[in-house]
Amino acid sequence: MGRILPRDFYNRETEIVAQEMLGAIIECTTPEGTASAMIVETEAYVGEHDLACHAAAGRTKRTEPLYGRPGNSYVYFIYGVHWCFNAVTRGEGEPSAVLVRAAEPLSGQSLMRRRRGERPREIDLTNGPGKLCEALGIDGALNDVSLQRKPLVIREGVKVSARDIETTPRIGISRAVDWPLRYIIRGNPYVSRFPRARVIRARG
DNA sequence: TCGAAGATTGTCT
DNA sequence: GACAATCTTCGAG
Repeated sequence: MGRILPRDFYNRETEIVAQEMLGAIIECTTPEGTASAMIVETEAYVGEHDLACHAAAGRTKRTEPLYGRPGNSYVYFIYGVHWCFNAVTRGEGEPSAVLVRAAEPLSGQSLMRRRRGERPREIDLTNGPGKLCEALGIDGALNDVSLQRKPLVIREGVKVSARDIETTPRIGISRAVDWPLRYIIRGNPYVSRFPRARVIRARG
């Protein structure tokens, strides 16, 4: 088991944290059991000047965790349907976070599959922010909690070298769409969408 | 295989 | 009252 990433890890530039979170292991424990997955896709949201960041709306009840301690969670509800999980980075006047968009299941796959409704193949369990939260059992109860202790921790995992990190524009937003703040592990099949909207053709 | 649209609720104007 | 850092289903080609 890798060591739990300390608060200092998160108290740095958000872009750096987002890249170094690739290969790390997110692990969530509930009464049903524990599920874990390796992070393969992240996005950086970098403060009030980033119009796609929730903090662009200013400090409100909802965005309060972004202004809090680096190394805490920020979990929000979207489209009346889904939860999305973020790790807060350098708070204190620079309300920023890293959105975890996709991961590769490592343990607890049967639990994930049960939560996701039996339907999905393994690759569809966690390849999107909403799916990831549903599979791991993350919801609003885990908003603004420490990522240094159970039930929700992020551990050191695989080291990903810089040339294996691909950078692309962020996804699913309508403002600051061109900012290259999305990071994925090159070639990993568990990412949510492939770069430049180019989808791998099945027939070859 | 791909594009379009609906679901559904918390939050802010 | 509008809209959102998404996912799934449906229908056309």
